[in-house]
Amino acid sequence: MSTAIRKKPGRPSDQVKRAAIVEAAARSFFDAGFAASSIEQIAADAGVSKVTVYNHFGDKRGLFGAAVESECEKMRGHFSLDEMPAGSIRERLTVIGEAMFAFLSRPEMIQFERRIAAETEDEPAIGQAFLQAGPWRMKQAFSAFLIHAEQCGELAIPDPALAAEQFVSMCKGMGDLEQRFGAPVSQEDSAKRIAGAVEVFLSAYAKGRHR
Amino acid sequence: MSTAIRKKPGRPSDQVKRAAIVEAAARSFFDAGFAASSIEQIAADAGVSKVTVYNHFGDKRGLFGAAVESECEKMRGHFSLDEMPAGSIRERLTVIGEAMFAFLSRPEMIQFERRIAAETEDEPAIGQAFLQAGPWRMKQAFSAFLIHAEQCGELAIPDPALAAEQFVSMCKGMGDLEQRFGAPVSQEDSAKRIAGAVEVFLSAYAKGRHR
DNA sequence: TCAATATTGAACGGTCGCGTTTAATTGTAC
DNA sequence: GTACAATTAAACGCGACCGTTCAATATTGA
Repeated sequence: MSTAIRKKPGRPSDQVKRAAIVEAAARSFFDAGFAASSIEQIAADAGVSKVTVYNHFGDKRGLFGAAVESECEKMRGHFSLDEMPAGSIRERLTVIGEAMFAFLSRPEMIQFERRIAAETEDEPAIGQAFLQAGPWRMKQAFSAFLIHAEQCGELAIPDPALAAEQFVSMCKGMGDLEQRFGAPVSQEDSAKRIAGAVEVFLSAYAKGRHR
Repeated sequence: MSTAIRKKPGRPSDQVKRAAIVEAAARSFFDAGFAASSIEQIAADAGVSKVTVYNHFGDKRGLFGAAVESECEKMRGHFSLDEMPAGSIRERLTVIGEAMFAFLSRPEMIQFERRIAAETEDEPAIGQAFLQAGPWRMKQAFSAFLIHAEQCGELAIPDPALAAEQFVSMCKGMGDLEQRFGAPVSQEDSAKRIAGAVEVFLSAYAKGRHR
């Protein structure tokens, strides 16, 4: 195959325009929904002809898929638990809980989840892609943190994956649900949930002196 | 006002047909989504003329609202923690956790939640109605159970509302999320989550001998 | 029987938006 | 310059479907 280096003749497709289309599509799809978005409006927002959109993505669903893929790609950058804060295990858990909650309760994230969930019935692959790019990746990273803490003798955790789920779930509590259904969630409630999650988690998993 | 008993003259509206319309609408809306549902199809499914639909509900959104209302009404019947199972507090929590999880993870419920969440942006009142009919009602009932258990000396719970959220959240874990995004959830995982939730909950809140 | 309302079937106007076609233009490689 | 492909603007066919109107029929209370 000599096609690897060989360039195609003729005018190359404009990747800048392509990116602009994807971005405009993501905004429209995740703000207004799939059915309520029109390709013509997306093309206009991207400063591009409608035909160009069809040349690049072929279809409305194809464009939607590209927008989801792009958004998932952005998400993957946000799970670097590299800068581990120092401090007691209680303090570290609190910081992590706050960071996760802040990340997950951004309005854009709420809307994005709503849309992905709604479209998952028609296209199960979309839901899978989201789970892998977001929640499952997050769970794995946090599980690794817990295992490390256990090796340091701070925690005693029989099932780190389960414990990770428990902590994250408690931090979210019903705040997650309430936001998804449009109810306001106060800062106090969120703080209380995170503090409560840390307490319960430690009373179940902390080793001796760290309790 | 003498209008209370006074019947309107002329042919009365057919409440049987009205119910049939609402049921057909609910099926279509929660299966296919709001935008993808057509009033003509709903009318045909209900064995009714399109004009009748407009006479009863005026609008497509009006019909959607009626369908949501009806579905919420059905939901309210499902929260009777009356038949409290006997047994240790550990056994009772397990039974409750299993019942809640079974109720919440029914495919119809998953789809219903997806649709309501998607339509909540346009009509926040819809999300509020759902929260009040479902999650908040459930939380209140379970909080009452916890308070009762505390009065019986089985638990020591400083904040019953928070504890209720924590238990339910742990039972759901990520299974909730995974189902919403189309991933299969095994029976083993669910059982493990519930058992784990009971253990963690009791290690945090159980009094002396019940631990 | 009469008056008032509900229901039906059909048809219509209008809007919206997808996906396609065409002809002309612009950009890149050779 | 020439060949080739991407981009554009405009227009079109087409289907779906909302909401309305109208005439005819059915059902109730007085």
